[in-house]
Amino acid sequence: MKTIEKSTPCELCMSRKFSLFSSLSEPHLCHLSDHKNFITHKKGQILFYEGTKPLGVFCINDGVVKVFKTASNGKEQIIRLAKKGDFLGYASLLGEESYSNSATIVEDAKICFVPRESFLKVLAEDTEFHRRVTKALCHDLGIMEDKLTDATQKSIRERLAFTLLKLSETYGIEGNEGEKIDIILTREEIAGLVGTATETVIRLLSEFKKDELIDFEGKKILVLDKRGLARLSDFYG
Amino acid sequence: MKTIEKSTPCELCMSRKFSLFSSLSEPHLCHLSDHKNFITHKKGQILFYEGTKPLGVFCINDGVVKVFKTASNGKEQIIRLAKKGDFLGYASLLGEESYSNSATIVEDAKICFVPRESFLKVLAEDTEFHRRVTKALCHDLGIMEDKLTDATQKSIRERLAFTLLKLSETYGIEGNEGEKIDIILTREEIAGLVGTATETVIRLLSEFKKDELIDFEGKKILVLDKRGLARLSDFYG
DNA sequence: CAGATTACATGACAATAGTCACATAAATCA
DNA sequence: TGATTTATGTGACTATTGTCATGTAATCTG
Repeated sequence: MKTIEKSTPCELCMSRKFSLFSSLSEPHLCHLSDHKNFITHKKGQILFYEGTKPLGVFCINDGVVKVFKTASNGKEQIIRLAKKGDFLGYASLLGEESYSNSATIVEDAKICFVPRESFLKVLAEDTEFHRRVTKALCHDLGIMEDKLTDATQKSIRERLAFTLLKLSETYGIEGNEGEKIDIILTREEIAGLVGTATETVIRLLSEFKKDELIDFEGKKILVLDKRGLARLSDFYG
Repeated sequence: MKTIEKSTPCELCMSRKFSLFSSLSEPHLCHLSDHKNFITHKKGQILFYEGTKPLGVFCINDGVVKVFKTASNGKEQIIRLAKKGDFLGYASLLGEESYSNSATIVEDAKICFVPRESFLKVLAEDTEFHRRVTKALCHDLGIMEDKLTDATQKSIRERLAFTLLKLSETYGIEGNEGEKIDIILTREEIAGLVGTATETVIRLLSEFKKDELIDFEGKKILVLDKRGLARLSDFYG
């Protein structure tokens, strides 16, 4: 199923512009280019499993990947959705631990795999790059603190409204009737993102639609009233 | 209220043995020692506020500090309890962001403050140290993923049982009738740790006591039945 | 294309957990 | 020490949310 094609060299990769690799020196870029693997993945495929050892880092050229943990009740808690330009698996690699989560493809993806040695070599030789990686980790940590606080202190309705706003921020494309969240997620996946039961998501989405906050276009969601969702998503506004 | 005393030099600090500073070179240690501030803090004092700029990192020589976020409903979500040998504030410093959380003293503490410049200097000059800091950040990230998953997928009863086990792991001292959690937390703080309402914690602790899983000794909690708590804390065991 | 599987939807119900109100105990402080 | 504040505890009630059962629609697959 996985396809190896000829890949764009990192030097010419457009996705790189917005990634941690954006300011690497020419030689380091070439080194990565020479050692990376470019693989096309189809929806549903697995990138890595929680508990296995990271052998390198993944760099998303295109597509969407969900990073999730499987809870003891069998449900998936989605930690984040990774898109073009995002890196995957570097936290486990640098933490020298097994993967703390699993990753599967949500939208067909083109992904480069940079082997451990190459990544670590560049990290060791390029202090500025190491600094940027550290900075990214710190930022992620802050995001996780926010998520944890929201998870314990906000209602599901608030969290779902907030999730929809975030999704429209990241995947939204402006249309004539509201902003379309241009990514197909099942209700179960939205539930995993919010941290709730699938049925609850279905019910709340219907409610949001009835209240004309959102609408559906095929499998995609249209955000009609951002202000309304924002009001719902927080105690303030 | 804050007291500046003569401090132990880092070279001789016992808490350092278990900290990120454990493997620093002599010159770097001396540099830190020369530039740090040693301050004694009383219970209830504030180390830093969410939203302010970090001017350095804190290194706990002794005592306990709670790191928390204030949710929009006014409740505190405790992110972690930091103890002897732990560092505070480095994620915000290295993330080049304002503090993402606040920190206050839970048990009287002796804390060294290492100014930004000194910390960054050592970080830049000692690659191995940088590597260790990165590793710690990655580890923390994994812990936050676990916490998020627990928060969304487990019941309060499970989370409280788990929290008690974790506390006894970290602060437990063996006694003749079970392990004593040797730290005084109010019910409100336990609620902040678990992410629930104070009343719920009070009720569940009474229940746990009735079921002879725990007992109270003054303001402290005795863990009588770890196995029982472990059974309660997870769907498996 | 038919059968199977997966996704979506809805109702009924139960249970968990939050809120509010109030009482008592403990700690702090003037 | 007495007064005030803070912490703990309990009851009553409600709202939210999860679970289970069931049905339909959509999608996949041989």
